Amino acid sequence: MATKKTKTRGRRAAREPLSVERVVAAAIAIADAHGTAALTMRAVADALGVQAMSLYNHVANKDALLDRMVDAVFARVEVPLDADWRTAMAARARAIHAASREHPWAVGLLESRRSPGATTLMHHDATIGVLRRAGFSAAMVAHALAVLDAYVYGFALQELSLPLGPNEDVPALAAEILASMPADALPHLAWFTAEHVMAPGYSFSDELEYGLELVLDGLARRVEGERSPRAKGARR
Amino acid sequence: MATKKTKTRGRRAAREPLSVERVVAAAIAIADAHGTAALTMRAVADALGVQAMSLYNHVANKDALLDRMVDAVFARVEVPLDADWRTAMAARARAIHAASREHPWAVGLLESRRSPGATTLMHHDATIGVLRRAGFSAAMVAHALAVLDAYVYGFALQELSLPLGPNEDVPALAAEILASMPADALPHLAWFTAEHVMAPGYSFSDELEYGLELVLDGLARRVEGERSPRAKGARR
DNA sequence: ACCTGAACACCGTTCAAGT
DNA sequence: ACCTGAACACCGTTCAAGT
Repeated sequence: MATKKTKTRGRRAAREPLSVERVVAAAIAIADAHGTAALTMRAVADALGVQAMSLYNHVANKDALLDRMVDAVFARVEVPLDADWRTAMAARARAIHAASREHPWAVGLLESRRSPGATTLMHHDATIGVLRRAGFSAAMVAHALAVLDAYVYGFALQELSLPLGPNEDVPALAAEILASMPADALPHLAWFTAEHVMAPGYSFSDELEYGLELVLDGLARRVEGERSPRAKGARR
Repeated sequence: MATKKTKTRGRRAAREPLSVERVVAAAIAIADAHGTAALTMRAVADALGVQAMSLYNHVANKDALLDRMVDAVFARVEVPLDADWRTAMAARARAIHAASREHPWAVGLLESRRSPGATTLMHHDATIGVLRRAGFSAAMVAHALAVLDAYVYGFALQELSLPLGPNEDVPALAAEILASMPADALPHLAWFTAEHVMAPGYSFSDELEYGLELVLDGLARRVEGERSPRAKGARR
């Protein structure tokens, strides 16, 4: 298989001067459209109508560019400041989920990014603020953030590794996989696929809400327990 | 900075013939020791005392090699078959967590792997079997797997993006970050860092158990609810 | 059947040179 | 101050040739 690529110079908007923002935006657009494998410095430069080396006047290197891309995506995740903690955390989780669907490469990139940007820090500050104002102790904030973020990022990660795009024909695909499976070697998987995955209306994304409510319920229960330590019906 | 690399030929065990297993094992060893960035076909070949092109007699390409590496790691995650569902799922979660600490690259790789290997399928079959025997409906199995796996993989992902290795001096690092932060711009983050992260005995990994119990509690509650749908004290 | 040398079409990045 | 041509040291992979 030849990997021939027609070199159509992007050359869109060769007028306005380069800037970090323009470089990051172009990189995000490429990653969204063609995946991280297609995200090369040369491709980004091409989209900006410029030579690859020009990018180095605005970002230190490709790694720094990846950092900024992740930061830019999660900067758009807002935390409602006027709602109770549970509503705010649910909205935040849904926003992170939505961002990950829009920019599927972002979650995978999280693994290697170790230096959070300024906007990411501000986001965390706001999140902690919501919980703190709701009376969470520092330890409880740690619990809540860990379990909520683990859940939401993990959910996004699972979604990515599903062998299908956003709206493909799941039942058909499942049937195909099922047929290729030695049914007696994997009886439970066969049962689950037939019973659940192939059932009408199945959508993995719908699972987000179930787990989100489960996690928020658990946290609410524990915050309450922390407030009234011997809550054996002893209200106040 | 020159990126000079002394070409010390690995040449360990140039005797026994190549095989998929040996190629995969060598690749895992390299990824464990030096990260995925260092995982090149040439490096794998070198470690096996062979030319890069020889690898293609045993794996289709690098992508197939990555698939097999992930499969090999998660093949070692065992599911206890003789325990109750809650004990089994807790053990499984801890085993996945341990595997991800041993092979930090594996979780990040999950994102791009869309074709589960045979051992991965068998693992899922066993897991579903445990829940099914415990009386879980197919829908409840879907809920349980989604929330448990999301939590555990997400937790591993968060651990990876922490700016530190397994056992570094967290308080010192936190103090440094805190000092570099404009404290009045990020008041809640500063509070949280001082109050919790810098507290003696802090370890993010310890959080795994807290969230795991929270999730398992929530599942247990919901399984019970499913069994006795109108459980307003009306026990059977 | 398995291994290899040479080559191809790419990468990220540096450097000296242009304006 | 910003952009570029040419070059360097890499990549994954193909192919024809060796044994």
